[in-house]
Amino acid sequence: MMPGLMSRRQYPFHLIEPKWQQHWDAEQTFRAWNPSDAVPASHPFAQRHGADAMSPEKIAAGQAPGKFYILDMFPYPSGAGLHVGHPEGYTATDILARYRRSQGRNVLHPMGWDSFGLPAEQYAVKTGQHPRVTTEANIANFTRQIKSLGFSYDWSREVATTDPGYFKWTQWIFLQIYNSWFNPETNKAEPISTLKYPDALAWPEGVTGVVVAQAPPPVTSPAGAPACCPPELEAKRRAYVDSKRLAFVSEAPVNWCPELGTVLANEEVIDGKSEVGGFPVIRKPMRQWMLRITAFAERLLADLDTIDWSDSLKEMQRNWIGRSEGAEVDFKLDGHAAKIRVFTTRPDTLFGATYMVLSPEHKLLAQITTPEQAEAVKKYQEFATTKSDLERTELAKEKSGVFTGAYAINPVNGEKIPIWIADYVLATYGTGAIMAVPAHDERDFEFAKKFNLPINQVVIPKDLKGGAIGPLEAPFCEEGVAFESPSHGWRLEDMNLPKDQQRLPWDFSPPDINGLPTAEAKAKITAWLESKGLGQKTVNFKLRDWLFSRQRYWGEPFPIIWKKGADGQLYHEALPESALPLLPPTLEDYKPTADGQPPLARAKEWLHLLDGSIRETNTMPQWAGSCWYYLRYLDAKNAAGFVGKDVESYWMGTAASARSSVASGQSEHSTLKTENSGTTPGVDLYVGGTEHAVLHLLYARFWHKVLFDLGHVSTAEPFYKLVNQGLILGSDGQKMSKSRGNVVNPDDVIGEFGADAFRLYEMFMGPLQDTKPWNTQGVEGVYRFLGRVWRAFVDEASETDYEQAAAAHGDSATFLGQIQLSAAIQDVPATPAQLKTLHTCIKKVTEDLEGLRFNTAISSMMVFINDAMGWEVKPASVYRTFVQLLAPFSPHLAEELWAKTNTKFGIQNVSLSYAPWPTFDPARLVETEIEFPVQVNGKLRDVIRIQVDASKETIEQMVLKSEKAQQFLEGKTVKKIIIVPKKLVNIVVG
RNA sequence: GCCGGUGUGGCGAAAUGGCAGACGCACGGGACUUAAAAUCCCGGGAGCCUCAAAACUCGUGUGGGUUCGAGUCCCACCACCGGCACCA
Repeated sequence: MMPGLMSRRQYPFHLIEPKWQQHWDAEQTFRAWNPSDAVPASHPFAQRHGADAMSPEKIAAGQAPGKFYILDMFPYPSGAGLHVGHPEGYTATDILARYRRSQGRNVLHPMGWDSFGLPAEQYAVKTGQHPRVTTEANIANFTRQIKSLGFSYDWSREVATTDPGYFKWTQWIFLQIYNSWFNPETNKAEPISTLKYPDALAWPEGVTGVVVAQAPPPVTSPAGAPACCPPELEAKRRAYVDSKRLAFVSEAPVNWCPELGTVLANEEVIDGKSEVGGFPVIRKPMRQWMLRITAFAERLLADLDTIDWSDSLKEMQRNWIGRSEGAEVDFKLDGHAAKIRVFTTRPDTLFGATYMVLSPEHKLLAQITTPEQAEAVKKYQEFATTKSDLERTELAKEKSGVFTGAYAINPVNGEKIPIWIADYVLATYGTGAIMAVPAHDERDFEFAKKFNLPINQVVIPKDLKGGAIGPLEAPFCEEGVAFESPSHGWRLEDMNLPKDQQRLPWDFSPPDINGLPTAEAKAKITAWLESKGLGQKTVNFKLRDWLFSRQRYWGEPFPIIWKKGADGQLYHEALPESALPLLPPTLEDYKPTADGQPPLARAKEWLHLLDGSIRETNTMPQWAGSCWYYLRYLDAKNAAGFVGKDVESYWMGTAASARSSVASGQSEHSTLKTENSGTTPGVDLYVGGTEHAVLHLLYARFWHKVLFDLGHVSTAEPFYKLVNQGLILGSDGQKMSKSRGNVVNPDDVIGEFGADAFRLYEMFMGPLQDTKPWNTQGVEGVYRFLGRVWRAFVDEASETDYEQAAAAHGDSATFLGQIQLSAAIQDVPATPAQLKTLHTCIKKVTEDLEGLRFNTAISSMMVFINDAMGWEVKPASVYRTFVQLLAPFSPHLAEELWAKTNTKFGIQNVSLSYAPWPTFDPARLVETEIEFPVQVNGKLRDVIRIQVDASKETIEQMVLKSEKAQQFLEGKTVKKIIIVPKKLVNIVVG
């Protein structure tokens, strides 16, 4: 920006903003206070609430200020610096934080850094510079930028996920998860010590073992297990425990991204490509750490009903969790003892199952495939498993598959149906096998058409009277009425076969579901299957366990070591808590090793422990640190625990908080707001982008539930209310990107218009949740508004003096004091009209803040100033109240004007940030006479002035006399007159 | 394909079922100024008719419906945005 072209400043924001930022820093204005904190008497919080406000007595008596926890999604400190999307959410939360503070709440509004991440590591691979150096430089830049916006963060609680003092506790929480199992009977996570061994793994009678002290101690083994012989049994017991842990090792096909050199969670793969960078992802079997999030699927789903999130976000999580109810059904095989179990959501269509499909990975394939088909099946399996997810998606247009040569018996009608394999059946969902009902399933229909398999219709639409059924053009997948169900293929000839050759017993009687609506048919056939021992009702989820390890350097190392058991097999063991934090080793080279090991494997000394055990070389994914950072803010410096108990229960807990699907057994459609305190359990408001819908927000809820079950936190859910800010697009309506050249740098905007204008513009653009394009001229608009506010307050002549001084001696904050308040601002009573203008504004701003409607709050302040700037005499009380309304939005300017009025009128130095929020007085809005629209048949014809309290009769008379209305009444009869008090009147004529 | 959301001036938008377009941008006109910038004031939905104004007609994606009255509620459809996508 060339200075010569820069227009004159609307007001000296370049001096005002740093001045107040320094003041807030020095005063620690925005410190949030924990229980038992002694508040310094000089602090404005103490001046408002008393120095003993947070004493245990006051908290116990419910006399401490209510908490308000308002949280931003902490940023990854990238090298590119802040973009305009960050301050959108941050400004919204800051406005609300300042508003609640002025309402008397103890506001917790923290900021920190999600600082583990790939870019710093990639830079390290290229340059050899330690990621910590890059990360710290980026954090410093982000801090500078964020501070320049004047947010009311409590910086004393700043956290960075890369700090050893932080990730010590990330590792500690991992160990809590590792040392837990999910008890299906209580539907809760429990310490692994409560796990009971099956009888087969019980210690033989009389065996007593000496517990051998090990380094590290066996924190993981269930109580009572002697740590000695017999070794085979010990290994089996260990394997059993390890198979139940919430953190477990699994060897399975995973998402491998060669470009990134790491595996990825399902949530991080989009359309077969990595969410970061968009690189291809392939399936590859690998040994990886998993977290058993699937055990919590039901609760993660049900508890969505207890929190205040947007419908679309809840729906995204619901879809991702993907609950579906159905039945598992066993099919006998023709000529084999084995059975194949399938999962179906439509057991009512069992009569229409004309073939079966197994996933190419199905375990029984080797056993059942006939010799003639073996070659083809093998080829198909190879074809299917080597395809990447991306190729799979692309090939999805055309169905493919191979016949195994084997047959299954349909349990309801004895029909022999062919068994195929096809990649449209997934190994990882349900049982990895389906019964195909081509008449009533899109995919089965397509497959049947392609391979010429029979299609039997067994459901008809409700409104269709039976009979008129021809060959199906398309599958009928909706609910309907069961039809001709028992008749298809019912093999009467079976009754004539010798008993051992019968596919079904001769007295076998399938249920008659004909004519039943789908729901009833499902229930009846499922009950029948259960009674015959052929199947049962089942619930399936799409959610998969969380793949938790990454082949990276710049992440939390696992506090896990590997040892060799007596049987020669490796097994894992947790490090003791005293070994935390486990730091990553120092490396020269951050690349993976030549043989494909993670970079940590390069550090030979770090890797091998003295006792011969080896460290885990994988690291945790970036999501680990963000799973609990909102808890660390509560007690950021606590060295003895991840968070103090009292502190946690003050900020997160309330009486209503323990409610969850576990306690109640079912979801509750209730807002959790507690009656007396007005506070909510968990984080009161969480604002961030929608990109974390099924990543961070799902993972954090999962960890929180584990911590809740183990008694470490007081609420079942971490985030009570969540709002997604909308995307800010470039001025061309496209997403901002370097390649488009439409990126707006916040530093430039602040330099030209100031932080207050920047904040105000981001809020004025439109509703917080909406996507909206950036418009620089729009910034100028709100900047002009702030200029008008300034000029409404200050004396023009003194400002000219200031400018001359600044021009002569250089710009300096010391000259700011030369600017005087306008002489029009006087300590006089306000007129009713002025009070009406003010209270209209108070009402609107207050209501809009409650509803997070910042754009309309701002427009009401514009309306106020457009009126108030023209007043010849400006009552100081009215002007000061307006400053309070403006303060949450544009705090620097508000502080400056507040201070100037303090000085002029000798008002004791009341901190603006803690001054009580203005109350709206309805009496100030009462009018005696109002404009009253007159409609004829719903069309506006006239506006008359009437007394507010005019009777209906008076109004009727006045309205009928209205000249303009008269024209439309001529020659017609008035049928009725509808009078809506204080709104309008409508004359209905015929 | 499925799920969710959104459709209002040239643009961002506003309207508990009650005067559509508040507020802002852009644009046009005026005041101030030697001039410009800045500032202040005024005007802008479309059509029709006018020298001009008044008046009138139409108007919130499309088509129906409910209502004295619909941007708002109901039904059907269209378009766009976001998410999921062979999950049986």
